[in-house]
Amino acid sequence: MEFNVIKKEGGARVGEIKIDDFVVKTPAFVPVATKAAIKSLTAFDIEELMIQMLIANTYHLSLRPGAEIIREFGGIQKFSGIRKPFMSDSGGFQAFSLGKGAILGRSKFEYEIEKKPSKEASIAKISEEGVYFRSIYDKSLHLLSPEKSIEIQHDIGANIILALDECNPPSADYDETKEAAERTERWAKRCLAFHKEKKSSQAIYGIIQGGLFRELRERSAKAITSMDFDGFGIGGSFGRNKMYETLGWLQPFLDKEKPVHLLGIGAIEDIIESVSYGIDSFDCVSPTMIGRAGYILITPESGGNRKNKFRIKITNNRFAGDKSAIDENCDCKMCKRYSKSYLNHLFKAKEFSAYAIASYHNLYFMEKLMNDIRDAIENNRFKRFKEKWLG
RNA sequence: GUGGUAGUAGUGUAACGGUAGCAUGGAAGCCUGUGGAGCUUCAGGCGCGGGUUCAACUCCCGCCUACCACC
Repeated sequence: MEFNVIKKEGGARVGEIKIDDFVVKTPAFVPVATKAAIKSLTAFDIEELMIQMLIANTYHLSLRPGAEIIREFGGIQKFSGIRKPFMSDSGGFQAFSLGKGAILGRSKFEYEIEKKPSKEASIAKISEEGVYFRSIYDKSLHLLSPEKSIEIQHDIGANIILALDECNPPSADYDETKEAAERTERWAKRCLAFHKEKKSSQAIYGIIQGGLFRELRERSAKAITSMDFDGFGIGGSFGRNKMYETLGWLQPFLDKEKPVHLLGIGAIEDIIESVSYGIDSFDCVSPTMIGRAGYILITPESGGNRKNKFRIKITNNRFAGDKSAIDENCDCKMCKRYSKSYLNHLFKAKEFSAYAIASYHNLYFMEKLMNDIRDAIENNRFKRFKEKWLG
């Protein structure tokens, strides 16, 4: 893997990740394809959307269909028919979302704890050896150790793989967060050692943890960036309006020559802000998840702003007879053909195409947004771009 | 026409002589390394009239409506 920074404006930067004959222009948005598919879309849609890279999930794919099957196909591209570079997530986040997150609320954000109580039982437990999971399908017990995670990710064959890490809930105190960050560091060493030993040509990112604590974030960043990773991911919990502050703490510790991926972030405002802190890539379920709930992303031209989170809810009654395009200022093929009224109807009728149309538009929107961000930085207009969007 | 049974949110149902629940549908909101058609909130009802009673959706009578049976 090769990474080149082409242009900088303040902390924001435009670059290129070259990997296995693919070129990914950064900053890039990486849609989530947990089970080797973007929900409701086909490989044709994905290629048409000019999506540059996707991220699949180790835990889910190892249970279904099983890593061996994907390996026998020669990797996830051949298995899925999606001719795009892939990242694979290590399963570390599932240790959280299926473990403590299942009890305390899955959010990574401090301010969302109270409104997301959960009665679900935990099916993941963490030990020094690794994460003990139960299958969501048959409750069978599986150990996902750092070595096992990497082995599975080798089988899945993504172009960029991630080291196994431990993500805390936002409510974690200092000691708990410290323990997780230190374990993440030890696991990172094990992942890297195993990866080098297997002589895989895949790129590997190490993950920075440390939760809401500056000292722990800085220590984690120092430790992880001192290892021979190809790039770095920033994971874990963030406080209210403190994510940018966290990124600010980390900025001086990050390797200037290597790409930085912000895990699980994808709200429009968060992406624009994070780019100014030097983030090169993002992955997030948001565009597709909110799409399936009937939210349509819109630009400032169409009335999008911080307050409405750059979206309209197409299921609202006020759109029932609205003949205008889904988004009048979007030139994606869905907006060119379909009216708000029709999409409103499809959602209320629970027609499957509603999810496909909304997901397609929202991902088109994300690609356009990232393209405009890169363009703005290249022309020294990113500051103005940011003002236009965020005021 | 006679007899029986039943009428409770838009729909389907529950309970009770003293605050009418549930499901679904409706409305609004929510989802940040996807356990998902999920979660939260709101709106919405005792067929009509009379009687008994301190109090009636509940008991009684009549009417209306529906279904069943019989002429």
